Amino acid sequence: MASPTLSDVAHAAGVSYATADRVINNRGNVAAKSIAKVHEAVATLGYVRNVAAANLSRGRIYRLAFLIPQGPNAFFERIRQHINTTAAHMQAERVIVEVIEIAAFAVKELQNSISALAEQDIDGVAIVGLQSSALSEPLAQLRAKGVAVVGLVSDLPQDHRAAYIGIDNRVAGRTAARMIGMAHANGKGCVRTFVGSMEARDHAERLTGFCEVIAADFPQIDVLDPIITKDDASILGDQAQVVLNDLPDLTALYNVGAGNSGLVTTLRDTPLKRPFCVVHELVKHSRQALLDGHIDLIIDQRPDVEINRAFNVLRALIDQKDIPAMPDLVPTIYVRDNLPTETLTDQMKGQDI
Amino acid sequence: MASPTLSDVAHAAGVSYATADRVINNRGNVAAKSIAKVHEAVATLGYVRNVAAANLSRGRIYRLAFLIPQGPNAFFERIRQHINTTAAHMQAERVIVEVIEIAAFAVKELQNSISALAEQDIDGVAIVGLQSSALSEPLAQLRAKGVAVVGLVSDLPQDHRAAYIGIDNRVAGRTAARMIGMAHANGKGCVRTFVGSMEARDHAERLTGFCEVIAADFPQIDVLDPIITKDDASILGDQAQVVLNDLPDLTALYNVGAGNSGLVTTLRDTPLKRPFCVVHELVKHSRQALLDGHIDLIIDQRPDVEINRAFNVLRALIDQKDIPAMPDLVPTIYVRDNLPTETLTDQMKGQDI
DNA sequence: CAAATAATGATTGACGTATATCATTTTTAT
DNA sequence: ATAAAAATGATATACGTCAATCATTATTTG
Repeated sequence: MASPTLSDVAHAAGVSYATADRVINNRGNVAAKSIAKVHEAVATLGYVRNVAAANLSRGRIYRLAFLIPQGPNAFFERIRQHINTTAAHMQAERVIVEVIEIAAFAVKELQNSISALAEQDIDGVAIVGLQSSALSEPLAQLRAKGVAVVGLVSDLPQDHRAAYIGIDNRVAGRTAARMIGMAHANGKGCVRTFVGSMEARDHAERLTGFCEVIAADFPQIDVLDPIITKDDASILGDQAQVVLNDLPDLTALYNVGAGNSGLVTTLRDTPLKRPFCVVHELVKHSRQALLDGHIDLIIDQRPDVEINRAFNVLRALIDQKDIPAMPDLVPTIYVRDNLPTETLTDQMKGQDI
Repeated sequence: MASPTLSDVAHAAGVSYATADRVINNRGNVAAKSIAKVHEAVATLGYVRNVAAANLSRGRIYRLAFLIPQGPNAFFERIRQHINTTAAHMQAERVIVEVIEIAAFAVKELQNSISALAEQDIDGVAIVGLQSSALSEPLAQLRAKGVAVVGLVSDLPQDHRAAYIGIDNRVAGRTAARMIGMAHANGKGCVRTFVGSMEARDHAERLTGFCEVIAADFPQIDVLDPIITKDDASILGDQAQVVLNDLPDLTALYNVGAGNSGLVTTLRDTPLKRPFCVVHELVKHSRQALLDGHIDLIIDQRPDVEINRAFNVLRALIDQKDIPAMPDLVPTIYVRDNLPTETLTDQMKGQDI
């Protein structure tokens, strides 16, 4: 009934514990037929390494770091909060987390932070990345030291990270287009889009996906050229005001980037019938705007799922084992009816420690 | 640098290891001031119990069971698959899973299975439940033996389970209504709904939510009385055929229950313009229908997320500790653009064992 | 065949906690 | 003050793996 131990395996294979151990942990210096015997015993007994014992024995500590843009961005605030909540629960499993904040979009600083990490004793890093080749060298250094590196939310140069954890932004844009198209019910339409910057890869990708779907499946809808907002709420608010005044035929509005609070302010003060509005990322004010009926849809990347996944992937990479089954990462559509509860999952407490 | 051990705590508190242990594990027979001293030391040192060592020491095995309806239901097929995948990865953490299949909606059999579980040595059970009070007694017995019980997908009598893991079906229905409403773009409309059975609580709740939102926010849309399908694909297919023939003004169609394959077959053979179609649960044929453009939306309850959550909650209940942060459970809207990949998350393999 | 090399066996001490036993000290009640 | 009860200390073993050491046996090489 009880799970077989490595001693059981050794015994069943007719070898010593030491040899079984050499096989299981790839220590080398084992004859091929011994390896075969041990593997066979593993298979027949259904041996699975007891990770509790293994972790205890090797005194494993997972030292993780997250490199996140700093500043008052509500979305990264949410990310940070999820990291901290998860980290608190992971402490019992010897996971130590450090959150390092970086000036947003600052290649140079990101580069320095990555280099600095290489000096520290770190096992894994999740980085909200940039596509700059200037990052290649520090990343290569880091990985040379055996550090697991993953891109988070925004990808790193592909050769220099083990995985990307984030949504496919082209898919996100396509999804937005599909919803806006549906909301037109085959009627004519005209959409204004706003982007933070065309240099930001995620924004560009969303816009690409958006235009693809509109062009292919909703040709009766015009897509106007995007307005650049630098993700600045006040710029967005002002521009939205201009758009609402100047374009009476406007039927939809899609903000590809951030700065939604400005948009919402403008929409709230718009007495006349407003266009169909889609924005990204569920945060406090976008949530409220949805509930108040100032916008119609939020496309969210589920940072909670992403963080969850980041932890799991980093641990799997560090342990060099399979990545466990996890929820897929897909742009999620929120309407006012299917919003998650505002508070985190903290019902039902037991005793601590 | 290294995490403090219980010995460290004892030392810092000025008590023996034995006393610190008595405090930490609530063994009683400890003076109040000793308790205080230990707690203080725990706080100042930041002591966190090493779960690897603890689990190893007590030889903990988590024996879990899942009670799932049997039969060729594609949705539960998916659930079963997720359970097995997750179970495989949990083996290393001494989690043993048994999946028990029950005739669908058979109260008597479910009752017997629950009673049978009480005889086995089981630590936790997730049950796809029914609202029958006939289950109360066997469930009470089970819980009296210290077994953690949660409802999965469909809830159990509320007093007899520690948690419910599944979506709020009223929310799901409201979401469907919101989407259908949007797709009408303020135009008039007429919706036909199909339900498996009005006795099935999840179906009834979805319908309730659906009607609420249509009545409140889309009064220009008529909701026709639901057609009962018994979740039977052929009945659904036939009824859909009748509806499409007889109701030329039909603008939308919402299947609250299962049996979508029949619906899709009918829709596929419908040459004329079809109504806007919303169904539940992402499975192989609903996915294909969405891609082929026979339906417009799928509302999914993310069984992968649910199973994930079920495992975590059961373990937390068994260990009597806090429930870790987990993605929220919310009805997810799929259009053809934001579908997850068909295969499970099994990229990037490392070495096993 | 001897010498060098490779493979194996036997054994041991961590790792941190759970749990138990037994002796000793402190507190409370009479 | 003494007995009884409560609290504490000291200590030991087990859990399964990792990692290391040292001795011994097989196999290969010249």
